This record gives sequence, structure tokens and C-alpha cells, in this order.
Amino acid sequence: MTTRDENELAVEGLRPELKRTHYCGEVSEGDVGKRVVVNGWVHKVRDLGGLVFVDLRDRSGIVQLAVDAQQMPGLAARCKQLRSEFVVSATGKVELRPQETRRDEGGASAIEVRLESLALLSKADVPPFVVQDDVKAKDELRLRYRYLDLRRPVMARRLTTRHLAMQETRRVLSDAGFIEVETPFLIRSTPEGARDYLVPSRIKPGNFYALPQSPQLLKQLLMVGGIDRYFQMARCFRDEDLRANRQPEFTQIDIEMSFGDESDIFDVAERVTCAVYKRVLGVEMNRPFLTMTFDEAMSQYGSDCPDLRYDLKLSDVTDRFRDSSFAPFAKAIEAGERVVGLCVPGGSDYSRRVIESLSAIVRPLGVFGLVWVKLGPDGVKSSMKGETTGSFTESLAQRMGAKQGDILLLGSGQKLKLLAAMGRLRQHIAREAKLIPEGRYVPLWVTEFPLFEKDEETGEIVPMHHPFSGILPEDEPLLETDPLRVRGRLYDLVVNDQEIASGSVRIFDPELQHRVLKTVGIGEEEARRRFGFFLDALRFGTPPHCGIAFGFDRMVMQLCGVNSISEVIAFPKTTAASCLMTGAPAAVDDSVLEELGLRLERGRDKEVDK
RNA sequence: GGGGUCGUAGUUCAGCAUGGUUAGAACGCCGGCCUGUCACGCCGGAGGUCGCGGGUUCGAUCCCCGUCGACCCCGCCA
Repeated sequence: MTTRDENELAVEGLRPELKRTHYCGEVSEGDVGKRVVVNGWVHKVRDLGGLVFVDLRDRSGIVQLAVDAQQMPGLAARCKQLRSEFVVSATGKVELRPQETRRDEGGASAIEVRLESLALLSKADVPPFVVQDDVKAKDELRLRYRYLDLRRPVMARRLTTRHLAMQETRRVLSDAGFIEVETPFLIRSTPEGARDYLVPSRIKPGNFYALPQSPQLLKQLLMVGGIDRYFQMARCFRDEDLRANRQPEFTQIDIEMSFGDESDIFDVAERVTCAVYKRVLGVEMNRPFLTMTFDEAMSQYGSDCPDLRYDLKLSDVTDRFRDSSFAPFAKAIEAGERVVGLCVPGGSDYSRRVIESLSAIVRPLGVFGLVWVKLGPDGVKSSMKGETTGSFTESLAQRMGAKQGDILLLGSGQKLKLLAAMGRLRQHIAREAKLIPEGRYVPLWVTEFPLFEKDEETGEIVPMHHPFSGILPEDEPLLETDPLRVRGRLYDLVVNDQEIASGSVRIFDPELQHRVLKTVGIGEEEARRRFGFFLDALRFGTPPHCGIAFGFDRMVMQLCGVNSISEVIAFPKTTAASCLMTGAPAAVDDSVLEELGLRLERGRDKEVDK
């Protein structure tokens, strides 16, 4: 055997002595002098000729291996053959790096592993993109080669955060007497508003299962079944168009309990939230969380998930402008519209251009022309020109709590639309002006949502949540007379600007359930046909019950400080709901279709993948 | 369903508004040199169906139409 052969890097199996003693990122100064074995992927080789450095990576981080060619010529020669993403086992002694070479700032390690032996466990093709936390590749590539993307330690950290949040949730709920029950994926379609994913039945051709949009009815049936306290890390499926924070399948922390009301749900949900934020971020949240009604949230913040990290409240100043000499608003009010304003502290120096850009935010939301009043150092200026008196603008400013140096921005429109638009404006200004403090997490309950809303297209009354949510007792008489004013026993948990969880006290009276279904146009016959099983159950002794579901992906997204849920899902789908890695969805063989009694409509099969 | 942005080397991008020699850069990759690198450095090299299809034109990466894919927004959806 020649020296050359000995130095050839050949793939070996994982002998016991090659198994790791440490994760790469966990070798520390405390290990100096120890012999360690690390397993991982070659992150980077820096071959200086007589000296070779290899950065070895695993999910915990990176450690530097060092070989001196003079001391270990064969080993150095072997290291020179390493390429990116080769999988190796490296054995060596942990050493402090020479003091003068520790000049890498930003958490550079003070130690390295003086290599004694190296085993190649797996070779690798040149990767399609460089695996590094600061990834340069586009989403398309990252998703196609997701397993390479996941090798980036930052991805492992996100999945670890997700894991921690999940474990913490399980611990808190289990300790509180909730038991985790799995519900089926292959179910009958339930009425929750979204489009179902369907699964054809082979045994009953022409029939379909639906994948659950959420386990809503099933968890209620668990309550009827006396389970009393249930939870589940539930996978949910909705066949709707995607967004940055929407995936066709996502995970809920699904919770339901019997013999309880809002206060019990708030208590348990707050305990879960506090525990998770504490465990993952070290953040303490004060309990009980703040509470406000939907009405308050909308009228003060223009959003049903108001961000309380900054102030900036909206004011309804309709009464000020009624009978005022400012015609545009006076007329709007006469037509039944409202006038809502936002006072921006220190905004009196906004240029025409800035104000125009702000108008551009609300215009597509149906608010035309933002009226402004500046309380500048050289007096009050207003886009209302001579149409209003100085005393009018002064009293308006006073009413809106404005002071010297502020600007008032006012718009008119139909109440909810206007508030939503002004809320968007509020959010935009807060972001631009950097009013949003980092690292703060402000939880809030929003309650008393309207139970129904009007479908803009059809004009029909539809449930805002789902048709199983209870009603505030005082609103019950309105059910038949003025359903849009009926408030539900609904609640959302908001953290910062995000809806984290949502739930309700359920209807447990079959009579009331029928009245609600009737209100949304589901007659007894249709109800029987679609979920008669559920209505039957209600008649066999239903405990009062209530529940909540956390949007788990969104919560983790917030915990990780990222702005897309795909970043916290191991194998996410694209905005076209396809998986670039596996190629799903894909065509199936005709024989499979035949077995299911299905035939594709001509023309619809032209786009199927190979 | 509608609107927007993008698609050029393995990757990230430039080039295209004003069509015309051999389509460039950086990183990565391959080879060589180099004993303290850590964005190593230096020398050399390979690498392109300009997403796909059609049209306009003497000529298209560039202009037009369509299509596919990715992302963002509205609709939709907790």
C-alpha cells in the first residue's frame, strides 16, 4: 500500500467509536483538553497549504477543526479532499485558539478541535445553494431542496422553538386536567365556511371524505361524550387561496372544556400563552390579560386585533362635523357616514407628499381624501382652508387630545369600513415612525364579536365564526329581528398585532342551535342532512361547554420573529398549494382513478405533472 | 377569480427603456500555490436552451401575446 492510498478518503460505516460525544455547537471552553468526537456536515474548508481548517456543522451550530500538515501529513491530505456537505465523524482534542488569532468578532468561538482522525461517512454532490444561515437562494430553490434548507442551524432553531412551544403547551394543559385526544382526518364535511379538501372513497365509489377544517364538531361531541377537558395539536385543512400566514394545512392547539365559561377558557388559554412565551422568549406576561370588546377595538384602534404596543387612538368626531361648514363631511354625515380622525403626535411637519402617501393607504380601502389639520409652531393650518373657523379646528384638536406639533388626519365613510381603513393608517404610521417597541408582547382579549355578518356578494347572513357559537343572553331576542346586531360569546386572543387564538362559548341548547342555523339560512332539513349526527347528539344531554383554538403556526412565527408561517413549518407548500420537493399534487394512474370510480373531465387533465 | 413583482451561468444579480460583434459580475465549482484561517489570500480554468411557446422584425435576452413557476396583495379563508 502506498501512502497515497492511505490518504484516499473513502466512505466508511458508523463504527461505535465514530459516534459523537458532543454536538458541534456545544463544544465549549469548558471542554478544553478533552478528546471529543463530532459528527456533521462539512460547512467550509479553508486550506492554507500547511494548515487546514474545516468548519463542521450540525443542527446546533458550527465548530472549527484544525490540522497541521507537518504534524499530521496524512490527515491533512485527507481533509483537503473534503467538499461542502460531506458527512464526517471527526475526533480530536479541544484546544483554546491561540490568543492572537481570535479576532473574529460576533460570537466567534475561542476554541477549536485539533483533529486526530477523520472518517468520511457520506459524500455529497455540490449543493444547489450554499447552506448558510444567511441563505441567498430564492424560496423556490429552498423549497425544492428543503432538506438542505433545513440544515441551516437557524431552521433547526425554529423547529426547536416550535417543539418547545408544543411541549410546553402539552405540559400546561395536561397539568390542568386536559387530555389529548386524536380526532379523525377522514370525516364528513362540517359547516365552517372554508372549502374542504376531499378524499374519494374506494369502498363507496362516488362518496367522499372531507379533511377537517378544524375538529370543531368532533371536539364538541367529545364534550357530549363526557371527556370534559380535551386538547389536541390538531392538523387542519382548508382548500383556500394562500397567503404569507396561510398554508393549506396548519396546526391548531385545539381546546374544549365542559361546565365552564369565558373565565375558565381565558384562564387556561392565558396559562398556555404565558408558559410558552416565558419558556421560549423568557417574556413575562401579566395576568389577567386586558380585555376589550370588538366595538371598543374597532372604534379606538380600527382593528379587531389592535396592537397595544403603541397608543395612537382613533376618535369618532362625527358629531363635531354634523352641521359644520365643511361641506364634504357634513354631506357624508347626512348620508349616514361617520367621520373618524387620527391624531399623530409630532406630525405637524408632514409634507404634502407624506400626506398624499398616507391618503394612498386608505384610498383603496374606500376612504377618499384625507383631511388634515396641522398644529404647527406658526399656528393652525388645515386642508379645510377657509371653510371652518379657527375656533372650530381648535375645539376639534382639543377633542382629539392633540397638542402643539401634532397633525390630525380625518376621513369619512361607512362606519366599519372607515374604522378599518383608519386602523390600517394607524398601523402604517406607527411602523413608519418606529413607534412599535421591539421585544414587547402585549396580549389582549377581544370579546363580543358580532355573531353574524353580511356576505358582501350574496347579501346573505353568514356566521362570522361558525354557527355553533353562543349568544349574549341580552341579544337573544334580536336573533329573528336584527341578527346583524347579535353579539356572540366569542373571543379572540391577540398578541401585538396578531390573532393568536379564537374561540367561543358554544350553544348547547338544541332549540337555540336550530334558531341560529335558521338565521344563516340552514333549514331543519338541510341541517339534518349535513350534520344531523351533531344535532342528534345535542339532544342526549349536552353539558354547557366552550373552547378555543390557537393558530399554532402563527404563534411560533411570532416567537421566531419571522413573517411567514412557512418559515416555521418543516415542509411547507407554495402559494399555489404545491410541494416543490415532492411534486404534490400530482396525477395518478388511470387504474387508481378507475378503482375510485372517477374519471377526469376532458381538458382538466392537461396540466398534470409527468 | 383579479392586481402587482420576479424568472439570464450551480447561486444571487447586471444587461433589456433606445433590438445588432464573443451575454457580464460576484459568490460557488474544478486545478495549482500558500502554516492561524474563520467572507482566508493569490494564480489559472470550466460553466448559458437568457423559464417555455408563439408573434413582430433582415435580426429578439431585449418589443408584443400567451403559458408555466415563485413571491406579495385584494377577493376568499380564522
